[in-house]
Amino acid sequence: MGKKRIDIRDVAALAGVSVGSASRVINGAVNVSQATREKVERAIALLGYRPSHAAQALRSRSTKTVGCMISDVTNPLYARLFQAIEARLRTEGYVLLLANGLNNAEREREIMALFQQRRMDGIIVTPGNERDPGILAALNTDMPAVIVDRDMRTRQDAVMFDHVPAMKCAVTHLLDLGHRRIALLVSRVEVRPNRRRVEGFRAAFRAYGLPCPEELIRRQTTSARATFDEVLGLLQSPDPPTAFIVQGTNTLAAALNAISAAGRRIPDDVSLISIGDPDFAQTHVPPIGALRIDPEVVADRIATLLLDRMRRTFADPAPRRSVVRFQFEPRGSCAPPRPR
Amino acid sequence: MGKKRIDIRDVAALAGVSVGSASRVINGAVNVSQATREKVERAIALLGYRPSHAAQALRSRSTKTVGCMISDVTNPLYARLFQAIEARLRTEGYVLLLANGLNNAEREREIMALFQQRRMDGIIVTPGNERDPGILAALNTDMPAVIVDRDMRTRQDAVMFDHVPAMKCAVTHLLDLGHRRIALLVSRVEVRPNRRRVEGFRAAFRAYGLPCPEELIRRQTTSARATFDEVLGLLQSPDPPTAFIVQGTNTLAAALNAISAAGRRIPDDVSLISIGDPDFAQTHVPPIGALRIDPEVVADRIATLLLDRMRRTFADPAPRRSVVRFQFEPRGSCAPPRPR
DNA sequence: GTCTGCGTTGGAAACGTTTCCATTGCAAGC
DNA sequence: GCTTGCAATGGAAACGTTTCCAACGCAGAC
Repeated sequence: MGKKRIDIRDVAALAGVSVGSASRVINGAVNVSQATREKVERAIALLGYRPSHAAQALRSRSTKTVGCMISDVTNPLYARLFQAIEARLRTEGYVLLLANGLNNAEREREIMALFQQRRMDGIIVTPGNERDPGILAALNTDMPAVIVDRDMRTRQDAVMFDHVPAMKCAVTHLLDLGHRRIALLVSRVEVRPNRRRVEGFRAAFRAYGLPCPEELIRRQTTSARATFDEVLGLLQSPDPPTAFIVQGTNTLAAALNAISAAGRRIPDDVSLISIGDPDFAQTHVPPIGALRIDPEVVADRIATLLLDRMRRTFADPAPRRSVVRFQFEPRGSCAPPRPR
Repeated sequence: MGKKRIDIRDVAALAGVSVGSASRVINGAVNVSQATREKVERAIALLGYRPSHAAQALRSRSTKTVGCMISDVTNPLYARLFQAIEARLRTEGYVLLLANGLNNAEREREIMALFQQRRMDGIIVTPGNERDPGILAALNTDMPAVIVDRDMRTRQDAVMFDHVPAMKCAVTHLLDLGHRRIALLVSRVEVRPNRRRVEGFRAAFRAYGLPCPEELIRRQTTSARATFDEVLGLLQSPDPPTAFIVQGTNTLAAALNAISAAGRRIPDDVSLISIGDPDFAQTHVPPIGALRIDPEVVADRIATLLLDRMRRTFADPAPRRSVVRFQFEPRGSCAPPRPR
């Protein structure tokens, strides 16, 4: 069994240099002569040598790995975000470890412990609970980190979405058209995006000098079934909403199903705005108005903040905050309400 | 700066035992007395000690990490599959490294190299190109691996989906109802699932003694826009299909949009079957018939095969093959074609 | 010709574990 | 009372790198 792993000593021996020099070539250090560099590179190619990541990580105290804790990759927004972050950090030599927190505090604590044990160079986190003591304790580290769209008074940098003005804009658009009974469907989870959306919703009514229809703010699960039932129920109620604002891909599809099942048409009978902009929103007839946010932009902000910290490029320890804007595209799914 | 990392020596010292004994406790070895175990555990808790993963991996030659290369997490099927695999392997102490191959051969080769350099304990791969020499070469390793739904004559275990009988079943259902002009929309990528679906489609016609309408087998991109245009175009053609079989979440939503834009109704004017079963398919009125496959089951098969190999539980080096069945749920989206 | 300084190199320590091997203590067998 | 065997333990080597430090060679200055 000559099946010995090839290590840096083999490379150094074949190249006729010391192990130290071989290492310097591998890491692109400056103080190395052209001749040595070439000899080592030739040896590496010849042997098909690949450095052991574990040994590198152990010695250099850098894993070149970033932990990413989101609630659920099954959520298309997160999936796209993850993909964009992965692409961006890969070009910088980092690899992503993805973990689904599933809005389960215990699980999230486990994940944080895992990230610490594996000595991630940095982490990107979106906890499902902003006050869980375990999570807060775990964040009390000097590990570079970026928090995504959560209100937590911790020392980490954060990237936030500007839900309030975005929502205000969408609601105002509907108010301008004459809608008064506007329903808002948000997820039940008590986290920043939901809070802020509701806040923006109310703010729009307030700015208009109108009372906010609190009973039309519906917090429910994001399952297709729950959404379908909710929308259908509202439409069949005595004083139905004339417009809906719904959140998310699955939710949007289910809302469309419910509206059509109730025999209503968009935009004549019901106006509709989506938070998030899945592809099929644009092919719908009429195209569904949406609050969209570009995952590439978000990924870029996250990566920039994190890279600064990981490379110690940015010395100021004060937490930074980067806000990404939603864009409102009205499209054809909104029209004045039908006179009763 | 007393900010020294806590290591196993600190634990051993505090517990009053040797480093070796501390290690044995940590790894749950058998030959360790109850007294020692307790002392060490107390010390660990007191110090908040967490073993260095890098050192463990270096010494024990096991990273407890599984690489997972899929084409694209943005695809809901893969997202759900990943999530299920992650949950399953986590209970066994493994962590998943997710990488998007994006059907890009060069990128996939990079990912394979990464997996090798980082010494994954095992890998799960779904290459976008089944014949790329780089990928094939990278798979010529003794690293435990599972290939998911790809036809590759390599030495790895594989989990396959039974597209042919599933598709045959769906098409036969339509043929039984009297449909003859059935359109099949599949992705353009040349990989097993697409090949097999087409195969099953043709087989169903053949078994029926009918010629297969080759011109209705449409290979296109899975973008919502392309699908919408394709379906609308077909519906407005002189001899339009009376039934559609479409693949995937986005595609299904776009097809629904196109059918409705063309002023047709399901199932009276057009019958529709979905490959894959997104939540909103069930809330649609009528509910959309679907070929469904349970991600949990697939994840379980993959995990079982892989764990066998990683633990060397299963000695036979011959590649194993596990086939997962689709289930056809006709639901209400299919009806006899309207007489012309 | 000697000295200084710089760029390059070799050698060895260190990173934090696991695992092997030898040793110890103790009970059982004779 | 002496040997044998086994469970538990301590100590040290090993895993494969990076990085520190000392040494070296050589060019230029004096």
